[in-house]
Amino acid sequence: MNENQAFPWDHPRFRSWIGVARACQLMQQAMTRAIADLDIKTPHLDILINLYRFDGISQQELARKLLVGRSNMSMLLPQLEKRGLIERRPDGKDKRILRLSLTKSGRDLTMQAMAIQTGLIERTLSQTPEDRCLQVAEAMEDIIHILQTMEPAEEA
Amino acid sequence: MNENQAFPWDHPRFRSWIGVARACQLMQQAMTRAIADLDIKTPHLDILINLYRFDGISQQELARKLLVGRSNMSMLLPQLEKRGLIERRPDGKDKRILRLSLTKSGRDLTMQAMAIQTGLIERTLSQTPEDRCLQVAEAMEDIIHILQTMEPAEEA
DNA sequence: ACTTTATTGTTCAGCATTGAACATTTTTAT
DNA sequence: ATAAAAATGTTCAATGCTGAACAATAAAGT
Repeated sequence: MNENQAFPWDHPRFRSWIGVARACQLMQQAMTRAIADLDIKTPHLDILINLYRFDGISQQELARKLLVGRSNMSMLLPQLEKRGLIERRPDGKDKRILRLSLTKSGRDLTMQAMAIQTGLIERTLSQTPEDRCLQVAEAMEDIIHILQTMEPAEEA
Repeated sequence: MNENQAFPWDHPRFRSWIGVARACQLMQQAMTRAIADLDIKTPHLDILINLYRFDGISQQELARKLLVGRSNMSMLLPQLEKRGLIERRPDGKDKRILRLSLTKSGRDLTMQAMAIQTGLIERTLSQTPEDRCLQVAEAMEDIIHILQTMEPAEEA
């Protein structure tokens, strides 16, 4: 509190980050509504898109990409499997690993969902010129890098 | 899919937004670890900060600021009240409303938490120059505005 | 005045997420 | 070869968040 700013919200970086967090929260809520017709929520969408992109990925790798715990995948994937959207097949060499892939209907659903998702992002960022988007992306890259390297130790 | 890009992840705005979402997720996790010593989590922190800033706010107003449902506040606030961090007093004129305020120990805890939070944000955004932060903030303002005006109707 | 509508907060069932403990299998150390 | 350590997926209790239904109060319409 003996910083150059009296309160956090007077701090420029703090204010910037609050904006990022709010935008994320609102986007997530809008996305949830946008894909509700397909009877999936954003966690499922994230899974489906990553399976679309990385066919044969393991649950562990998927969890890492999504920045969630393994147990989360153990809860969600069986649901998608029961709905016939994905398949889980044991790896040939390593008997611990389950390899994931989309079924035909899973791929179909994923493409519909991606179209909706892309459309929403497109509409939402339409006011933001492409070079500004690129600047934002660069800033986020830096932030992501710092956060990932500081993960285990949180204090100086 | 008959857009200019074949896949969403080849789309510049899409990629930008993925970066924003990842950064947010990582920041939230880092923040959760950073304030774990104070025995609160990010939802509590958000509440405390808003009570610090807007003393006497109602539960409804608080929920609106945090972009969450009223029921969420009805679950979390009694916890903080039991811990002696906040007080809920009925409004004098409108008997429906509960007005919220921090107790002394609530204010103390909030100041500690804010110091940690500001420090983490400071460290994380240290690589990002202030003018770049400002550009990000502007972009987020636009995005927030669009998302808030599109809230009720999600389709064209 | 009286009825209808809206607002505020609560409760509840449902689901996502986590972290810890566990079993199985693989890898590494000795 | 054998033991120790690590990796993968599962289960479970705890918690956050939501939306719907509800009670109490206030505001608006008649």
